[in-house]
Amino acid sequence: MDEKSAKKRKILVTSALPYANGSIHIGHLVEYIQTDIWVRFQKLRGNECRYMCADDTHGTPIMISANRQGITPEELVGRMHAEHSRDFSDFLVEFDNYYTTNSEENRYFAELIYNRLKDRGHIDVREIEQAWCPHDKMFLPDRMIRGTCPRCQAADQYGDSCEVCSATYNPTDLKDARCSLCGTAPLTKSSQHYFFKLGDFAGRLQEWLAEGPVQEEMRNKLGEWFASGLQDWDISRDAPYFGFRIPGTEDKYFYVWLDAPIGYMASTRNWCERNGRSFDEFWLDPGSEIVHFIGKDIVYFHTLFWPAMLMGADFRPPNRVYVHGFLTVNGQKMSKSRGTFLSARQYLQHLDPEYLRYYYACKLTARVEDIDLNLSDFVARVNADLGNQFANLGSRVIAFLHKKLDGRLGKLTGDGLALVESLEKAADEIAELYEGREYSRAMKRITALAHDANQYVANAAPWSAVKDNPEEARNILTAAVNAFALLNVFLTPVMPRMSQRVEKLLGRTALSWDSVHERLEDRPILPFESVFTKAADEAVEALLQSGMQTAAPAGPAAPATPEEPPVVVPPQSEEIPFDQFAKVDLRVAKIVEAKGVDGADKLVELLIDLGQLGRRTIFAGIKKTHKPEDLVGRQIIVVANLAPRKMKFGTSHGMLLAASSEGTGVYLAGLETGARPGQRIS
RNA sequence: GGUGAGGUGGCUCAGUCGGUUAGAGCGGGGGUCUCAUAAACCCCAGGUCGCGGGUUCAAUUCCCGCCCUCACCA
Repeated sequence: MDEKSAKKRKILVTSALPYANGSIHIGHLVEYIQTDIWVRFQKLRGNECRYMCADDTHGTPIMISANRQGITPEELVGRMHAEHSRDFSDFLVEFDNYYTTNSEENRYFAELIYNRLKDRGHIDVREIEQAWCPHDKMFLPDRMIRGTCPRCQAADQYGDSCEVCSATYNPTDLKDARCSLCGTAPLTKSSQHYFFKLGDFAGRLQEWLAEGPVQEEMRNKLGEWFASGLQDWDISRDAPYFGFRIPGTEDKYFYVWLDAPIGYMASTRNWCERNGRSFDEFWLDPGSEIVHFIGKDIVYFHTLFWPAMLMGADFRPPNRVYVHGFLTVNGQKMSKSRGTFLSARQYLQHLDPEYLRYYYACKLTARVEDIDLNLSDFVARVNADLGNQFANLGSRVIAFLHKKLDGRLGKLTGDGLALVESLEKAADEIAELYEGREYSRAMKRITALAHDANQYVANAAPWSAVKDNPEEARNILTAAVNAFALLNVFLTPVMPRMSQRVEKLLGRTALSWDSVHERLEDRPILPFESVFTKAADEAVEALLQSGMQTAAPAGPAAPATPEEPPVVVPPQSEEIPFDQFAKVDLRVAKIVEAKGVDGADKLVELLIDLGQLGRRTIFAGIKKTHKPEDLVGRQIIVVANLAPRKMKFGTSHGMLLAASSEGTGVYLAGLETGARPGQRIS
């Protein structure tokens, strides 16, 4: 029946290597779950598919983070490796190998590739000037320099771009730049750097891209880059640096992004050695496929640098680079203050990993689109589809079969046979959807089929038939059980654990996609046991609560979170006598009305109640962080005796108190409950 | 700022290569049934398809402008 699929494909699959400086969070999981589903699907189909990944372990942030914790970088990456491995495995992400870039295999390939590129003249050496911190005795990456934006004068911006006006510039352009570690003003120092001449590969890259390794949407993006010309890539960093020393140098190291993707090869090599397999059959043999799954933030590296490096070093470029979007939670970027910046571990403490696998599957398409995790939709969707439609189908028919008909299946006939045939027929279509990463459509199709099965049971009404024709009832239930079994095969890549439970009930073990051709007739099946427990709203609530707690200042031992650079705060202001402070009349106020000011990005107009002082209007620059409707009813602290200030949109009679600094949110100052509007604060 | 993607009923999303009453799931309302994880099945709910122009016999679907959201800018 499936002549053409008789030939097994050999596929090497990777997900991007997570950086060993932070925990896996639910945003990361989009990629690993997307990839894992695809890999499981390929394996189910009988293809040889190997899923390789590793921790990305090098670079300045790792070095600094280890320093701060008083341990060596090796210790740090060792710990993270253990943590990441556990997180992935608990989410049922099943790598064939989860390795590390801080390995001899990786050093070997990094040097091999570099040497080949160098021998062929693709490496250039030039002097460049860079910021250097005399206190920390090191060159500072752009992100570790802060200062005033040369374009808009915003204070405390990164060395490469301004978050206020989005200008991009060189760190040397920053005004009053300083080291974000120690605050010292950096010097400019020159140093030799090694460059990969990406432009040498422009032609070959274009040819490669013409073969269609990336999604349609990425085409324009790449076209843009080609149009503006491919620039040399700085692949070296000066000591001190945690990474691999560049062969032939004393104090130059490979930039972390050079050896990170090489980690795909290192992981493969390590796996091959442990399993008696040949590395070349995956990385050289044109009969095999190399497929990378990545996020849209690292497209440049994977569609230009990486294939060019491979081409230049006699390896073949990847066959496919599948790009996905980012995760939002409740429609917004994950946020610590909203409690939606959730780690994999936090999630696992409250909810089943398969819920998230299913929900992501419901949202994922082949396109480069952000997907939204809407927590209330999440519970509804998971419970309705998996619990009410699928698991309950098994429960109702198998329980019935045991209660009235000795748990024995009969034959497929009539409408029941037609139902089963329609599911069998859908198998190819669903397989294509998985293959094409259209999981969302696949899930929709599967749910529709589950509905068909339930509808069939309702119409056939075995509970009526059983009264005067038990064999007819048995046949009806047989069709329903077969439908249940088929649906279970379809769901296996997404729900591997649940799927196993179902297979056990059905008395099957070695599941494959071809199981869709197995019909279950004239045989006993085991009594029903629950295969799926519904998600509880309370668990989601508790998860969000735990997210909120993470947002609050953690204990003293907590290391700074890597994604969030330390907040830079201004130094303490000059001392003032008490009477000067006493002049500031701080009051409790209650927000009565709040509306965004049209025409202003940041302003919200507030009508506040100051008790006996009456009501007045103030403007506050908090629109970006606070929805007006969420503000109404809140108690805030305002400076009541501030001179009124005329603004374009009206006059502000006071000012509210809030904490903020560049790059963070805005946090309104509040009071313990019980305070009354108008009360003075001193 | 540049580029790209998106803005469809309460929520999450389909869809329209321009054309009779714009769809699904969840939620909501009503009904049926009783095998089942208070499940299932049936029916209903009427959303200016972001805003303003334009092209056209006809636009939510094409073009232009604007607004908003998100991402990327090595």
